[in-house]
Amino acid sequence: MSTNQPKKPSKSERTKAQILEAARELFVQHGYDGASIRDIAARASIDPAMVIRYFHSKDELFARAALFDLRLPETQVTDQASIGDAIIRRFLRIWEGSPTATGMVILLRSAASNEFAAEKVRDVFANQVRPVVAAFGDPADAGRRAGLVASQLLGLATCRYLLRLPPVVALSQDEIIKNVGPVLQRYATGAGEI
Amino acid sequence: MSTNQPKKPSKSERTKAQILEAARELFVQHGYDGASIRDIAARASIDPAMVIRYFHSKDELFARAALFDLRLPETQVTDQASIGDAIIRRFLRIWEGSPTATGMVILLRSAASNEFAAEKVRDVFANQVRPVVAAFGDPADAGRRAGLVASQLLGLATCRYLLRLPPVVALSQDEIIKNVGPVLQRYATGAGEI
DNA sequence: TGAATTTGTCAACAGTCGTTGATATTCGGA
DNA sequence: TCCGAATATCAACGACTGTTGACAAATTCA
Repeated sequence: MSTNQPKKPSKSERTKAQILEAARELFVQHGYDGASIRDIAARASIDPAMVIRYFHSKDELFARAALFDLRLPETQVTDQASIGDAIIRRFLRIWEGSPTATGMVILLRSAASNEFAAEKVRDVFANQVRPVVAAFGDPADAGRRAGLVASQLLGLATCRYLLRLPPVVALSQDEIIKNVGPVLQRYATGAGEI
Repeated sequence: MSTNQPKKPSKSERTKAQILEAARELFVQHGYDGASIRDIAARASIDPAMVIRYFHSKDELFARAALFDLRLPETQVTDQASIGDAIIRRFLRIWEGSPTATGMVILLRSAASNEFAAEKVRDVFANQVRPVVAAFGDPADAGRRAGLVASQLLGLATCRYLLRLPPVVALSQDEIIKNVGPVLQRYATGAGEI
C-alpha cells in the first residue's frame, strides 16, 4: 500500500535496477564491446540469463543504459555577450553532475567503435548544441559554428573523462569556464575571421 | 643484386606488407576490438595463421599498425605571434596527409576502449604538443596550456575523422586554420584570463 | 637433379560471446 | 495450507575469438 506505482509494486523491479546500474558502471569503464553480459551479471550478483530476461538483448540494455533526459530548456541565454559562458557552464553541470554524465560518457566511449552510439552522439550535438548556437548570429552559418563548438566540447570531454589526460583532469571547473568560455563565445557568435 | 636490403631481398616480405596494409585499413574503420585477425587475413587474401606467423600476436600487429614516425622538428616556430597558426597547420598536415594520419586515427579510435592505445595517445600529446607549447610563456604553466591545446586538437580530430560530424567534415582546411588557429594561439600563450 | 629452407594451408584447441530453453525456487493471494 | 505465478538457476547451443601445430607446396641453393 506504500507503493508509488499504481499497478506494479513489483518486488524485483529492484533486480532490473541493479542490472541497469551494473551495466552503466561497466559500460562507462570499458565501453560496449568491453563489457560482457556475463560481467554485468556478475557485478549485479545475478545470473546472465536474467539480464536477457529483463532487457531483451545487449543492444537494448545498452540503449537503456545510455538513455538520459538531458533537459534542454535550461540553457536560455538572454544576452549574446554571455552565450559562451552559458554553454560551458551547462556543459560542466551536465558532465560533472552524476546521472546524466554517465550516459554521456557511455555514449562517447562507445562511439568510436559502435555506430549506434556514434549516431546518438551526433544526434545530441545536432539537437542540443546547434539550436543554442543558432539563436545567435547568421542562421545560415549556424551549422559551422555549432560544429566548432562541438569540437571543443567533445575534445574537452574526451581528454577529461575518457583519456584522462592529467593536465586536463587537473583543471578546476572555474579554470575551464575562464579558459574555454571565451573560445565558445568566439565560435558561437562567429567572431574573428570567417 | 638490385636489392636494397643487404641480406634479405625476401620474396614475400610483400606478404607482410599486405597484411599490415589490410590491418591498418580495418583498424581505422573498426578499431582494435572490431577488427579480427580473420577479417584482416581475408582482406589480405591470406591464411589467418600467416598473420600470427609474421607478427606474433594481435597486440604486436596493432602496435606495428599504429606505429608512425611523426617527425617533430618540423614545427620550429620563430615568433610567438604565429604559434597558434603553426600548430594548426602542422596538425592538418599530419592528419590529412596519408601515412601518419592512419596511425593517428587507429590510435584515437581504439583509445576509448584500449588502454595501450590510450597511453599512446597521452604519450603523443605529452611529447609532441607540450614541448611546442612550453617554449612560449611561463614554463610552470605549460602543462595546463598544452592540455587546453590538446583538448581542442583532439576534439577536432574526433569530430572530423571519427564521428564524422557533418559540419566539421565540411570545413575546409583554410576555415579550420582561420577559426581554430587563434584559439590555439590563445591557449598556447596563456592569453586571456588565468 | 636432389636436399633444405622458406612459404603457405588446414584443422583444431580452448576460451568467450550473446542467447535460449528446461528446470528449480520463491512468493503472493485463496 | 496449497496453488499458480513470478523469479531465479543451470546447462547448453552455435558462433566467434586468438593462437597453435602438423602437414603440403613452393622456392632456393648445391
